[in-house]
Amino acid sequence: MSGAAHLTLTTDVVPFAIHGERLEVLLARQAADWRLPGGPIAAGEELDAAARRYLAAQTGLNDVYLEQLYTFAQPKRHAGQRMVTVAYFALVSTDFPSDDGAPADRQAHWIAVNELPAQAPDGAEIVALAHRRLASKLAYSTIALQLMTEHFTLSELQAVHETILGETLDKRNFRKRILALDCIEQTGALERRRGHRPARLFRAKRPGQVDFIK
Amino acid sequence: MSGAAHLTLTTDVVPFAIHGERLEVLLARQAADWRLPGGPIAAGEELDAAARRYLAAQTGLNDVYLEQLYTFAQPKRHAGQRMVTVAYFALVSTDFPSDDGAPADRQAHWIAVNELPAQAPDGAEIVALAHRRLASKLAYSTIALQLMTEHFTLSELQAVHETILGETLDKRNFRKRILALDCIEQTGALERRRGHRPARLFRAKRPGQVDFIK
DNA sequence: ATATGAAGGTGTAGTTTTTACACTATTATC
DNA sequence: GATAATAGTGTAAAAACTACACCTTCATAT
Repeated sequence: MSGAAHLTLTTDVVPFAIHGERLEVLLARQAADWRLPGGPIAAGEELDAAARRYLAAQTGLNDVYLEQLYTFAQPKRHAGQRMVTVAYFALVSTDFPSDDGAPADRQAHWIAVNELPAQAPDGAEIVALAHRRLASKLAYSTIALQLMTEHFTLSELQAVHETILGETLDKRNFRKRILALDCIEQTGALERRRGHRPARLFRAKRPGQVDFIK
Repeated sequence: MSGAAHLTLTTDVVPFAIHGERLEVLLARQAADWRLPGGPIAAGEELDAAARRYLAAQTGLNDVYLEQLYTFAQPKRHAGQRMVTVAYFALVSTDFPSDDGAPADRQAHWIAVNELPAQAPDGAEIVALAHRRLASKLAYSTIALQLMTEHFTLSELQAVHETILGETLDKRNFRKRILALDCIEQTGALERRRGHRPARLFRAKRPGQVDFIK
């Protein structure tokens, strides 16, 4: 029974977003360096409530998709100071402000998953596990929609899949597969960008809900 | 930071085995009632080490397959007494002694998942989640082999799948699928039971290892 | 006005995977 | 030697997946 007194239970969140063909993680400034958002869980606080609280406080993110990932006992840093962290990942839609042209003094910034700084205990391991989990969930759930803006084109959705998986997909097969899931619908509107045919816009049929498929 | 002092981090383990076409969970006696094996995690102890320790101490089980399931913040029971439990599930081979004809004073006993007693906080929820996780893993891993004895017949393996899934499977299709995975091999021996043709015995090619398939 | 560049959008044939389905083989017992 | 019980096996139809190429629509430049 005696272990409890020396123990700090914390949460760490891996906030993912896709920015320009890159899978990025939002890190928060803590003292001198950049770390995953998170911190100690308060007495009586729900675990996911703590994760949301730190995400909001340290990065300004609200109303994101959040999913528990794994719980890690971190190696002791100081004698008798035991840290256990309940890791989560969050999916942030692409239109949450990215870093392009941001002032240097901001408290949070996006960084590509393959360019993470040497980091806090378990940081890289947590991100890697979250990335794997996300990639495998693409195959059997509609989780990718949580990374999209309210309206999006099929090409954008395909790019999100490709970025997470790290491989290119066939356009026709991808569309067939996604449309067969009956998880998105046309808005009727078109997205017009310069220099080519406008793309049809889609939206999630059940936004905020992740369905399992197969 | 103040939450830590009131917090007890515990582990709970859902030990599964199949006994005679039933999926059963091994409960440990604690005071007056039967609960999932588990208890507080000691300072400096690895999480899965704690799970193994309680499993061994409270039920006598050793060397089982163990996998982290989910972490739950339990509702407070007394003011200021916060419990957080890291839940695991364990897979126990069918030949670990079942309860048939056991003395009434034993410290652990198997009970079918659908006959669990009204239980400790989260007990039923943890078992239900573990069952769902196990069932879904049958589809994309060789995890079912962890429930088998060293040698087993294909019919036994099929019965294990059927029990976990709660549905019957086609014998020919099941065998084709399992053999295509290249995860088991014939021992050459036969299991002879009374009154019918003897069955070929198989063993896992990589015992103790769970492979992902597809 | 017309040509060009850039992404959007579409169908089909071949292959592989999955499903449904029924009978013979081998043993112990009566 | 008949019976009861489980072991063991193949094939055809359906469904899912894969590979693959061309026309459309817009903006821009000439």
